[in-house]
Amino acid sequence: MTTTAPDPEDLTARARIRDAALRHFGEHGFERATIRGIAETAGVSLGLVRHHFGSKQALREACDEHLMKIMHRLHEEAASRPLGGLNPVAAMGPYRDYLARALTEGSAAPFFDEMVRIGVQWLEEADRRLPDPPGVGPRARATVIAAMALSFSVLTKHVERGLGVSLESTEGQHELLRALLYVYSHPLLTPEEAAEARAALDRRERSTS
Amino acid sequence: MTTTAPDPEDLTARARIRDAALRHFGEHGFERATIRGIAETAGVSLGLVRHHFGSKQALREACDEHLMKIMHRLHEEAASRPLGGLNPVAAMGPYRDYLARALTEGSAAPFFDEMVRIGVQWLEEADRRLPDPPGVGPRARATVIAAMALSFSVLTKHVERGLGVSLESTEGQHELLRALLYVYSHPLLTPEEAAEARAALDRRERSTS
DNA sequence: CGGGCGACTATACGTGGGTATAGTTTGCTT
DNA sequence: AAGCAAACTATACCCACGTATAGTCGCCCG
Repeated sequence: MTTTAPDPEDLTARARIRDAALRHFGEHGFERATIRGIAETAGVSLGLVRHHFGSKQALREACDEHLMKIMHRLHEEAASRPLGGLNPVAAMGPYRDYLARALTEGSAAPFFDEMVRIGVQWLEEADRRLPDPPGVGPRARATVIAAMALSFSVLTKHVERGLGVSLESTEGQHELLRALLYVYSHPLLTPEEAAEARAALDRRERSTS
Repeated sequence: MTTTAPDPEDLTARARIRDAALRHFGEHGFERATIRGIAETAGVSLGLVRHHFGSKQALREACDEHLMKIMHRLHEEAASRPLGGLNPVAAMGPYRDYLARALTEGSAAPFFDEMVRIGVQWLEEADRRLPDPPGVGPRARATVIAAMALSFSVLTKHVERGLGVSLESTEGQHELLRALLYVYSHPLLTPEEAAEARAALDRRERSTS
């Protein structure tokens, strides 16, 4: 994990503040989190937060930026390992809550777009090995898949309730992975159902055009 | 109050306040939304909101309750129509934003659980027609599927950016449905990939037990 | 008529919390 | 050593917003 020092700044007060902000924003959301609380967690004064980041909004942006850096590192690591690409929820441990917040209330758009970009590459490669063209563009599919993959981070609480396990535990992670693996390898719709639905969609499209 | 009639209250100030709250909470989130703003949208005074609902928290709970009522109605309608079960994002139109907020910051747990319940029924029925048992319980699968289905409501903004269309428009809806239909009817993982991943998972599980 | 009650408004109160400023310590350069 | 900039603290400001109170209007019941 700490094979290579990630950032020499990681012991500075600035880094501590940023990490505390990550946690507070993740736990309570951007609005409910207070600069005072963040300062206390980081063990610094209120003013120092402002000195380093200027405003709450700027602090949030710094967190977003840092999240992106983390993500790139995790992605490179995960690419080598097996199962890496499957479980974004596991991959990012303590940053999961912040990511979830950033996706819904904040500005994790670059992160999402990056996932789509990677997915597109992945799909284009896979499509090339296919006999018949897919009929739906890789970008649309990658978008849908990215959203689905992130749902487990965003809806963690509900997924945990549904599965009856905590997703912090490795046991919970495995439980989720097993279910994911099943769903990802078994189509939800039979060919007949899909054909029927597609027909219904075509009908509806022609009628409203 | 607590009228028993279906919707004769829908023109009363109380209903207007509730609807305005739904919109404000959905657009800005619970914290950022202000009672004053809600009152203004509803065309009433600040005090009347308090008179009818008592507190901001209670107002939110009234919204949650109303959302559940709406959902039940929409679900019954959707069950009959074709394509109904597929696109929860389309189904709930103006309530989508509020639902997304409630799922992440609020208390839409009953709603999620209801979706899981319905999914379990659906899957148990489908499993009965299967030759071999699925290996992953219906509840786990239903949970995963529910989360995935809701991701398009929660991550609407990002999905719209990815697809390049607005999900308000019927055109955007169709675009999404087409992509969904493809993904739902084509497994993401080939049998070999799935087997490999499952093997890796088993290995990992045995090593940590 | 009158009086009581629910719908509704106007105004005030208190405070949490983001922002701003002034002051103190630390450390580095010449 | 001097001095200056960055790191850091203490304190004050101020206003948005949830909450609370007092009061007005209109309707129904006896």
